[in-house]
Amino acid sequence: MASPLYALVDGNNFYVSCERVFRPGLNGQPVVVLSNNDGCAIARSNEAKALGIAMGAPWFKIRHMQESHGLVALSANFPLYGDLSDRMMSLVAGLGHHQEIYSIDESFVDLSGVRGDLLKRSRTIRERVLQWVGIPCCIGIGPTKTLAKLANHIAKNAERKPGSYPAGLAQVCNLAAMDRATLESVLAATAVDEVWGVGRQIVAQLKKGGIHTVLDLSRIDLGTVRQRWSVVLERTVRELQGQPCVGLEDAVSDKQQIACTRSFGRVVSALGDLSEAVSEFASRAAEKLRRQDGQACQVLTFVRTSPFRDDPQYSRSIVVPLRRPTSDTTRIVQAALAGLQAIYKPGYLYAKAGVVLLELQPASVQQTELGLEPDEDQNKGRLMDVLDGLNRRYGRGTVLLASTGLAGDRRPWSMKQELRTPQYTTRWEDMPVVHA
DNA sequence: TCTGGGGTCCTAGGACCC
DNA sequence: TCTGGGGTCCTAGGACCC
Repeated sequence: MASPLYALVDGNNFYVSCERVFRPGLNGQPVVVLSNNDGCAIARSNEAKALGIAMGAPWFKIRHMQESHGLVALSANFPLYGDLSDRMMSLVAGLGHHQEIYSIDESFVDLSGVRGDLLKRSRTIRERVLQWVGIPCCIGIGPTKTLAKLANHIAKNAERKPGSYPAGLAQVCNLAAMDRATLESVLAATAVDEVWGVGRQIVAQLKKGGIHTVLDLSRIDLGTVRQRWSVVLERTVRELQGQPCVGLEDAVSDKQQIACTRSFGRVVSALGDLSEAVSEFASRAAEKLRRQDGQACQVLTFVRTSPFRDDPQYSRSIVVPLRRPTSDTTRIVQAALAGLQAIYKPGYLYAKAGVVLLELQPASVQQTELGLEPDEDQNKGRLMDVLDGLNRRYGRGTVLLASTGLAGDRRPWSMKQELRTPQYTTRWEDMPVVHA
């Protein structure tokens, strides 16, 4: 059997690159894409990164750079990004046998047993994505997914920050094809922060223990890792050593949880306002649930104040079990509101709330296994189908169920992402011209 | 004034039982 | 008037990811 080999293909600064496909004038400029409420930066161009703008930087702290540095900020347009993602993914799939779409801009591809010059093959795919979709991407290759991720990081940085790595590793980097000495020098040149699965907390602990580079981490004693940290970090270390612990998941699995949560544009205090928000979040979550043909057994509701304010803090969640599994909006909203009533405390300034559906199962389970009588739920089911159809066709919020509905501008939360008309509609004719 | 949203997995600790 | 020990289940919360 061929030894395992993985590629990770990742669009560079993905949301910014998507915007640039339709506005080439943004090339070379510092650009950020902002989150839902235009609250913070969720994507940055290389030029914006060079200005020192961090991931998640609050907009009110960086907006002054519009004047001083020509920073361009755009509201996120997720339908556009999803569309370009689909196109990119279908081209990238041609790299190997199986593909796992890991996020909107990243996919793993199984390269085990793929013959020929992998570097050349990867460069061809990369060029194709750039020419046909307009998105620049980088490709990392390694014997485990963790090493492929790391290779991708190296490919990106070798391109973006010349001198950080040998120039030959830019855009496409294959760690599996390196001799031992070169591999070790590259791992020694990479901070442990860059490893997939190693976040801020663990980095701080590792550094205290004298572990600074990826090479250090790859040489740490496995028993110690398990004892001082966890099986999760142990798995990561093994993967760094070249021992695959995480396989490719090619089937798209159903979600185990479905959430709808929002930060409010302004703080709210009244139970009525929170009830409005929670009702809408619950409806949205129920819609998503029906889209995957699922039913929930539990509904979690949470509210919290803003950790960034000096006010008294309050944060609580509650899980309300449903009498039986359902995807019915009415029942789910009722449960969410019951939860809210139980955890609501007057006198706090709430900044965020959300609804999460838990213990999901396929809708088919209930009918077949529990042998329930056909009842009101089945008629409700048809009503829900009609509701979803209308909202899909005429826009979200066209029909709300038993909602008293605040006027749009009175809402403390923003559903802008769903409500707005897309700025662009993408068609193949709009795509950049392919030069043969 | 203004700090995202949607996920996964793991662990610690409490309740309960024998 | 003593305060065991192990298993299991559940929940809250931590840590991580993009």
